[in-house]
Parts: sequence; C-alpha cells; structure tokens
Amino acid sequence: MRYSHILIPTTKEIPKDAVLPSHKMLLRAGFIQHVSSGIYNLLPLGKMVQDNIRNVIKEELDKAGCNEVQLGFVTPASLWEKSGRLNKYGRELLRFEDRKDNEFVLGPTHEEMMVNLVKQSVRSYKQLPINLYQINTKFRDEIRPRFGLMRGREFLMKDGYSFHANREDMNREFDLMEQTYKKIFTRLGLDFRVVEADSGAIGGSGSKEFMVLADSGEDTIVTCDKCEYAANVEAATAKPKPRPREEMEAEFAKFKTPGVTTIEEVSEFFKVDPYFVVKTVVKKAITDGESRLVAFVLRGCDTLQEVKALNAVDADDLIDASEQELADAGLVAGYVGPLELGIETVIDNSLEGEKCCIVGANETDYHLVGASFESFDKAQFKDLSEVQEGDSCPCCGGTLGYTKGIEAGHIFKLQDRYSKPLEATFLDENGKAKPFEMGTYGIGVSRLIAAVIEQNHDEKGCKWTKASAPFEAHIIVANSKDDQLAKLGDEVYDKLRENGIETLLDDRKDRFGAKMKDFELIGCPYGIIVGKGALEGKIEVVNRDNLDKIEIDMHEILNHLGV
RNA sequence: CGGAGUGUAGCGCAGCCUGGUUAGCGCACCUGGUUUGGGACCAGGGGGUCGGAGGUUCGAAUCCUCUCACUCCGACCA
Repeated sequence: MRYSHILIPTTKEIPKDAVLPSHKMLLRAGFIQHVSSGIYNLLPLGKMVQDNIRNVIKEELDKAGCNEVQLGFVTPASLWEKSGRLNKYGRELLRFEDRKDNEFVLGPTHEEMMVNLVKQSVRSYKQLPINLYQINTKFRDEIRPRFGLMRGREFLMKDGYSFHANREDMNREFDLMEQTYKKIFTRLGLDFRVVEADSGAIGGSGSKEFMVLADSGEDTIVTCDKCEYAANVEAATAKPKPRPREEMEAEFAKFKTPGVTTIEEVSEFFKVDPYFVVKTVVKKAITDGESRLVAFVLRGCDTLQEVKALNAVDADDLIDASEQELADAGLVAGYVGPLELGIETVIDNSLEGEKCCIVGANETDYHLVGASFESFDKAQFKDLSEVQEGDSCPCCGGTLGYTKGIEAGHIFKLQDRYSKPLEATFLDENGKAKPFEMGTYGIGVSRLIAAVIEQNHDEKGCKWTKASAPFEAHIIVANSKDDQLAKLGDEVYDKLRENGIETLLDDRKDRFGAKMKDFELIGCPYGIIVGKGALEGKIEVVNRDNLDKIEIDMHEILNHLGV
C-alpha cells in the first residue's frame, strides 16, 4: 500500500481524554476514531489489525473443528425472558422496540440465540458434538465505558458455544479449547496466563480466563512463584494461613470494650493476634430485586472477597449496609458478631472448628471472648477470604503474588445452565430427551487490539507483533521529490510485495524526520530507509522493537526480513 | 447513580470572572517559492450557527434558567 493512497491521520497532539497508552497511541497513529462514549470507528490501519487478529482466531478454531456462523445482532427480548437474563443483565442490555412495538435487545453475548439455533436444527445425539462460533459485534451499555477499545460499549467479540451429549465430552472440548486458545494467543505474540476464574453473570461451573499481562490491566491475578498455579483474585484460593504460635486461651465471657470497634483496636485491647479476632461484615444482598441483610464472617487478618461473597449467597448484587439499616436489624456497627445474630450468616472456611476467638456481642461496647464456631452448621462455611500477597500456594505451597492482567479470553463449562430453561434437548441412545451439555468460549477481539499495544509500546508509539501488524515492512523514502530515490523506493516495494510481504511505502513528499516519526508511531515491525546510501545500493533496516538500525545491500533485503 | 469537570475551526487551547468593533492562538489544511537524514522556512489563503433551547439586555461566546453530549474519580462491569 502506498501511503499516498491510504487514510492514516496521525497527530502530534496527545488526545486530551486518553489515559491508557493503547488508547493514546491508537488515536494518535490513526488506527481508531472516537464516535461516542464507548464507540469507535476503525480506520484502515485499525481494520487491518483487527482482521489479522480475527484471521488467527478463525484459522485455529477451524483447525480445531469449530464451525463459523453469524447470528443476528438484534435479538428478540422474549428469548432473554425465557433464560431469565432479561432482568439479571439489567440496564446493560440496550433495549428498543420496532415499529410494531416488538421488544428487542442488542446482543451483548449470544447464548440464547445459539441455543435456539441448535434447538431448531439438532435432534439426535448422532449430530453431536458440535462447536459453533461467530466473530461479531456486541453491544453492552456499560455504566462507564473507558480506556478506548479496552472497555467500549460496542466491540468485536468471538463467541463460541459447544453442544454435547454428556459431560465427559463437554470436558474434553473444554480442554481442547484451552489448548486452541493458547495457540491463538501465542501466535499473536502475547505474554499471557491462563487463570482460574469466577464465572460472572454468564453462569456455569469451571471457568478459565486468558489474561494478557500488562500493568494497566483491570484484573488482579494471583500467581505462584514456584508452580503453574494462576487465578483471578476473584476466584483464587490459598492454603490456610498458619496459626500464630501463641494460641489464644480464654473462658467464654462477655467483656466491656467501650470505643473498641476495629479489628486493630480489639486486637490491641486483648493483646491477641488479629487471627483470633472475628470480622463480621454486613452487606445488603440483592436477588431478583429483593434485598436482604447478610453477614459475612472472617478472621481479622483476612479481607472479604466480594465476588466470592456474592456467589456464596447467590445474589445479583452486594451493597454496603448503612448504619441505619444495621440499627433497624438490631445490629450495632463495630460490635456485630456471628452469635445469635438473627440474619443470614456465611462464615469463611478458615473459621470452621475454631474453638476460641473474639467476636462482637451484638451489644454496644461489648465483645465476647472464648467464642466457638463448633455449633454452626457445616453448610454455612464457604470460601470468602481474598488471597493476599505472601499467602501460600494451594498446589505447591510456594509464595503467591499479584500481577495485573487484561482479560482477553474466557472459557466456561455451562453444562445445562441455558439448555434446560430454553428446553433445548436432543434424543439420546435410549430415545430419551436430554438437555445439551454446553461449553462457551469467548475472545475479546477488539480488546486484543488494545492489549497488544498495552504490552508492546514505547514513548514513541506502537510496536505491533508480527501476527498483528497492519504491515510487516514500512519503507521510508527519505526524499520522495528526488526521482531517483522515489524510483528505488518503488523497486524495493515491488520486490517485497512480490515475495508476499505486506508493505507500506511512504511516498509522501514530506521530510525525512516527519516520515520517521510516523513510522515509529504506527509501529510496523520493520522500517526500511531508502535514503542517501540507496544510490550506491545501500538501504537501512530499522527494527521497531529496539530501534536498532543496520545498513545492508539492497538485494539482501529479503534475507533480513527472514524470507 | 453519587462526586468533579469540559463543550469556542479537523485537533489542542485562549477569550467568559468584569457583556461592547470584524472571536483569537498553535498544529493540521490549500496556493506559490525555498529546503530535503529526525516533526523545515517565507509569503499568501480557506475554514466558526462559540453544544442546543429559552431568558435578561440597546447589545451575549461572556450573565441567568433549562437541556444535551463528552471526559475523569467512585460504585459496576468482557
């Protein structure tokens, strides 16, 4: 492609509102254009990158036996009612009516549509398994879109769904997809981790996320320094914290503790390790629009993991309870404890069997010491605590630490979460109707464009990986008004193209400096300078990654690009 | 939804507080010329319903009311 024939509106100005490197670079280098909150146009370069990523995904999925389809972007709201997600998804669903007042939503994900498609066309176990995917626009009316392509409202996503006659086969496909995703992210040249994850609003059991490691990532990942263990902090577990050497010993008794309300104060007051001081966090749980108070009980040294808490009580939402709401339920902020509490109580696993600790007495200015958890029902104990840096790995005992990641892919075992309510069944070997066992597999395609840059950029601009780059080579003709140089530039350009190398030829009548700046900003892997040495048959090759320049003979160019 | 802020040329901004010629500046753009290895220079030029509606006033980018959009922090979320 000749620069003079392609629209690449680069700018020197740093966009006012962009925060993330990827957002700034993609705007400045002319890959994307802002349209509206969370909505972007892809300009030619952006479209090329997206197509490259899309092709890698498609090739690997097709190799793994998946079928590409394309579902309607506009989907009838009735399907969403049936699956029960119309309310659960809430205002993130963009709803509207057509001229006949039929209700529709813009698809934020397509479980319902895909299940419906298969329900209408698959009758027998003999037609299974089947794995269908699409790479299509999604719309989620995010409360707060931000970070450019990273969290847009409209975005391109690959979503795949597999259908199986039994759970074993679904598990097999899940593993296959994990392997396939690894190939995809590896081919794209990304540094990533596969992590254990929470299933979120989509629902289901087993779930793994593919995290592109980058400081700007929105997710916190827990990783082990000794083994392969990695998990989203929302789902991560650790070995129980070691008991303090000094055990707490006390008879059950009520103590007056005026003004002593925080864990630190209680711990200080009784000269006891926070490990033995019980933290009771009361939250308002919202389920199907109904709210109720729930108490989460942990050790003083632990923190509540909100997503775990949410799952533990099967709620749609958790909100901090106000002091007034506590008072209305007969509770006193600072002195809440699990004994004789009177509201739904969930207790962290680490307290199971604990015989002696300190809890709030549910009475102003009083704590109970020597409290025991032995009388609680086993079903009340769940994993609630957030893994902290320095905790021990659940697999090998190594040390756990945090890193930041960008969620670029997510695979779930859905089982019959959707097929059952949508009555999508097939006939098994015995002629009995059974709901499909399902898996679902997503990749954020447009988000990957941003993720590549988050991981690969410098202060001068983008550094595309080979598989994602809009062009592999970018020829800079030092002076395009010099006919001889322009001609030599054309020769190099033709040679590269004849050998299948996607090439951008900067034939603009601009000065050398401006062209170099644009090369660095756009970030194709190789810059090829056709300049003063070219008349003697010498050109320079610039590696965008480290900006190293080497001078070579013009006819050796193909060797240097690894052709 | 809570808090904060911004809307003036394609982009980045000044002007507004204290109303008063023809609304400026930088970048970008167009024409001519010079220049050509790190975002050139000289000369000339085009481009604005000052986010929208209403109001106050002899007169509004400027003051008042309403409204819309966008951004940032938070809650929330692929």
